[in-house]
Amino acid sequence: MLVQVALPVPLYRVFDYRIDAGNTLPQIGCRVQVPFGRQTLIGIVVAHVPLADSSIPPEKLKTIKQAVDHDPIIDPKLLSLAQWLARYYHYPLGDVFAVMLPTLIRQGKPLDLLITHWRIKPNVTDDDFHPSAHKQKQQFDMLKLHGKRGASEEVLLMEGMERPFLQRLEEKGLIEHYIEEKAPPAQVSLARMPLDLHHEQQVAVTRILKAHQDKCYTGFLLNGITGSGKTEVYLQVMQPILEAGKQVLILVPEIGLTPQTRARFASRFAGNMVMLHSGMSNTHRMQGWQDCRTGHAQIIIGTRSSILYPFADLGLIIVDEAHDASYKQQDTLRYQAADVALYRGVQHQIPVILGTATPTLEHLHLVDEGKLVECTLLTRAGRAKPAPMQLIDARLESTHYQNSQDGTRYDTGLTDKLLTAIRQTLEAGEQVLIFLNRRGYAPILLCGACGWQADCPRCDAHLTVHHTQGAERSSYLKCHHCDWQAYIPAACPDCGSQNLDARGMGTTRLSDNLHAIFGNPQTSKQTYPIIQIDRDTTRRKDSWEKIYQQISQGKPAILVGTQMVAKGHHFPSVTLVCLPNADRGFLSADFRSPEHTAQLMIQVAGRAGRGDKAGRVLIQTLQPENPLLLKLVKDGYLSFARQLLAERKLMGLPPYRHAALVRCEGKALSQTTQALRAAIAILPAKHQLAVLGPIDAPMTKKNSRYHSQLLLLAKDRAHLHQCLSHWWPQVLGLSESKYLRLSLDVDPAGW
DNA sequence: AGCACGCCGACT
DNA sequence: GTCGGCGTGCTC
Repeated sequence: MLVQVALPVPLYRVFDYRIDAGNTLPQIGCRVQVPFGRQTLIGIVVAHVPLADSSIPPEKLKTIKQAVDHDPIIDPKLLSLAQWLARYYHYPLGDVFAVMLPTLIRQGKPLDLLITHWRIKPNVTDDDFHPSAHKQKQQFDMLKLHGKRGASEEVLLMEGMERPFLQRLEEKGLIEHYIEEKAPPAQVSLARMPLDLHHEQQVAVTRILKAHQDKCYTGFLLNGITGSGKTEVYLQVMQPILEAGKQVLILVPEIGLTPQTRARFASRFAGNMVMLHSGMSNTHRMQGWQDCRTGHAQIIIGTRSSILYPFADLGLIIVDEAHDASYKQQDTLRYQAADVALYRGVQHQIPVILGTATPTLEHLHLVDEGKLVECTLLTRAGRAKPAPMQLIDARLESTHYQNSQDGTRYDTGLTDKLLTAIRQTLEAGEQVLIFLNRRGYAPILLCGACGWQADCPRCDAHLTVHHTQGAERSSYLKCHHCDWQAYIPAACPDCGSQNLDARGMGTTRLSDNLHAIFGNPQTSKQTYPIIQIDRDTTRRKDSWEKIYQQISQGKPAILVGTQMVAKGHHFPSVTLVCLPNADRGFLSADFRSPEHTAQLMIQVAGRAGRGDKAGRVLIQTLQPENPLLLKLVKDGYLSFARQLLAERKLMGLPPYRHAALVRCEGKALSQTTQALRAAIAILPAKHQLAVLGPIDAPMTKKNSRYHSQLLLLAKDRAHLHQCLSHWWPQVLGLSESKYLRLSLDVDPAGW
């Protein structure tokens, strides 16, 4: 028998190895250390093959160096998940494992590293050392710091202890190791009584639990407006599943909201909860991975990559905010975590809940096809009603001008109508949220004399005007797509004019303007804090915590935020939400832009009013007759989305066609385009695909690299995959591909 | 990807 | 005469 091994190399095949006579055959799912060319790699055994069936001539076969695991670390379901990912996203199997597994597992660290503990033997003292044994004594002292119970080997190695010394000290009878088995987890119990459900919630819970009781897969689209109590549905579905001893996985969009999410689940259930996110150390990640695999973790809250973890006994997957773009991985193995969740649901025969107030068109289409069951929550919990949306025509309403200190007048970008509403809300003791999806001071620096604009030398993008934080308000220019920064020139580099003008509105500028109006004791009887919420003000550790605490006090204030404010945070004192120009997105070229803009607008609007307080939403626009905008405001998101779906069908776009996007990155546009032409040339004769391109990618030049792309659209998914599986490895092998970076994105998020 | 082999220019 | 540039080819 030979073993077939998946290795972390970008090659679309697995490798056969012999086993030394006398050694047992490593089981499927075990890690093995193998010679590969001149290097030694760690791979995963994915199959056993009789020597006679191997396609490799026997003299080329090498022998495994050693088996890393006695028992498989990849169970059959996880293996078939990896194989499915490799096929579906056309990614080498070994590289799939490289994405799936924590670094320490990939490096071949033994699994018992975490549970092997070392401690000092009783009655051993400092006197047991020879004065000359400095190093041994030093290592001994490090262990002594951990007291009687000692510490895990992993922790000790991280602290700088060395394994040979541990072993030597053990041989001398000074220290000993022991295995600390984790106690099997107790059954999860309720820490607090469930809330009463309204009718729609009750229907959803009953339907989802039916799938659990029938032990079968069903995908649910839990389509619930903000404040309709989706979380309570999650909690009440989870309860019997957890009580049955099963694990529940909750996917959340981003790290920012995990502490809040954790608090909500922890206050309901007493059980082992594990958080999985990118900010974790390698050791913690491996610990979490193990806890999921052994079943020690009962409630798992994690970001995208958690969907690739092993689970001992999974009973339910919840994808919260299922529309969120962060579920799509963008750099390597471009998987969509919500799609993978559905696949795993089928694998484990368990229910999967996709929860959102703004379902993607893909998910609505799956409902139409009968592949997802829709549960709708249209009533808000408590007494609150959905906040009405109202348009303000910024062409009719002159925007408010403000006199600055030097006497010049400037445009605040806000209509008097909007300002009046803001003032009323503040005076009523409530908070205002203004959504502006542009950080920095201004998106453009323009020469008033000749029209020159400050552009990034490395990207096809304008530089954004920024102010440094703090008292010294010096300005500088910054590219939001690479890390380019520059000083603001004293004069226009083209014509020498000193009439350089910051154009457009960013969150810093809007905050400044609002501060002049509402935060200045000379212009306002009462002043209010202006709180800016974006990546720039929340970057530093704890800064978001501080900001959030200030907001939570509930005192009247104006919050100015980018799309950060759309993601799951609750601002219970906000009753007015303003979108001074959120509708710009309806003009963009990307065919998905209207969908995303609408999702963002609805998500932000959902921050208005909670509990007893009514909310309202004001949308200031320069295009009040825009049919998409009107549709959204008048008929709501679902009706809007249905209309977009109809348009997609007419135009033959996803989800009615299946898309794959080839991206090519290189030093020159001529090369990237040429490589894609060569790729088209080797498409199979009867490919039956719509081939669009090669075209220059949006933002062709980024970070001094050029991007072209090629779009393939297919009516039939199986056909697309069959075509890609032959063609794509060949494309990578083309001589044109040598100096370029090519990537394939199945189900791309946009193009 | 990594790693080595391989054949052409500037150095002790 | 050698060190080293990265082009080419292979990995069970």
